[in-house]
Amino acid sequence: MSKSIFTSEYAVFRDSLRELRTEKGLTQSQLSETLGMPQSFVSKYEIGERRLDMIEVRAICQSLGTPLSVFVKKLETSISASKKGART
Amino acid sequence: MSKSIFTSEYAVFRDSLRELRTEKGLTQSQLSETLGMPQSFVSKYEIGERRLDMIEVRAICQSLGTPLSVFVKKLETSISASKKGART
DNA sequence: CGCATATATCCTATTTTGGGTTATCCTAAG
DNA sequence: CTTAGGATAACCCAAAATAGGATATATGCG
Repeated sequence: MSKSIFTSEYAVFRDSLRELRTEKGLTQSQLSETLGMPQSFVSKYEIGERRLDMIEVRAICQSLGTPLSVFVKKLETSISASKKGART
Repeated sequence: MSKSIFTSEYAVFRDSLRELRTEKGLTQSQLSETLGMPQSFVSKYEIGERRLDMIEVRAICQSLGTPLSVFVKKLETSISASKKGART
């Protein structure tokens, strides 16, 4: 188990979260408000400066109108795709 | 978004992870070894003394032979169930 | 009881986080 | 080009969380 947050998995994860937000047409500030957190919080986790646990991701997904299970499924697909693309 | 890890969601999450391990008949030490982490790591996250991010949970699920998406789906079901049961 | 196995707890140096504030970066308008 | 406004990133640092080896506790067995 990697201890670094600079692996492709983490990169894909962050991109997925940001994509979900922008798809909904929300700014970091707008999302942060529905979450009851400061804008810097959203910025930090999208950049990878702050880790999110499963329950937090679930809350974010809910704020963005997507069930956690749906998000995770897409995430798995994206991670697989990113691995396929990687040269060995 | 709650900042506490002492909500029913977190409790259900922890129980689910422990259940997944015991179902596979593994001890904390055995799992920790496949993860390349100390036994105290497994103990801590099962107790809630240590948070796990999505990618870490994914690695644990893989070590336990269960896709993350499957785990998450069960988790959602369990959380819903725990909410249904809660008195208002 | 004595030993073995599983899990929890200790300890503290190191790492991460919180969040208001400020800086940077775009984009569009004048 | 200059100014304005909005979105996002970076600052700062006290406070909180983590790492992991060592140790304690708990449980089961002969």
